Amino acid sequence: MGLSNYQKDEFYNRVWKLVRSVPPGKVISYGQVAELLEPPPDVLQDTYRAFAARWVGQAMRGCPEDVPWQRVVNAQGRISLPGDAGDRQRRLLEEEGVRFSESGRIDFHRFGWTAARGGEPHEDSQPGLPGLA
DNA sequence: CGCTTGACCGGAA
DNA sequence: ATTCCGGCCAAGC
Repeated sequence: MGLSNYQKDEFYNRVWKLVRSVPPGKVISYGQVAELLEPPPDVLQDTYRAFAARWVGQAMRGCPEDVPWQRVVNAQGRISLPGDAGDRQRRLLEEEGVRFSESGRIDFHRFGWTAARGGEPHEDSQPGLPGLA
């Protein structure tokens, strides 16, 4: 079996909560979000490893207004959202100071968000927002 | 119900 | 570098 409806809602809520913690000018990948979350009970490790990133994508598809959805990109630093929506995502990120390479990729070393592990944000010495403030 | 598609990812051609 | 595939999920039709 997959996720019960309850577990699915719970998982989506946690995804949104985590994405809300990503500051402007930073990005995180679907897979990173999945790694930072605890696998729901009743989900096999293998299943989680194989599909959790996709579940994050599902969650983002229907996320509430206050979730900065544009800050979630794929593991290659590219925008996954197709078409006009993808163009919009890139524009929003550029407005936040995120830069794209000539081939349309984001450098995680510069713009990747290293989020909280185990509960609380331990933002070591996060180098602020390069292009802003 | 069954079938198709997908805001994923890592590994294999 | 690029395309293809398995994973056996979730949502939409």
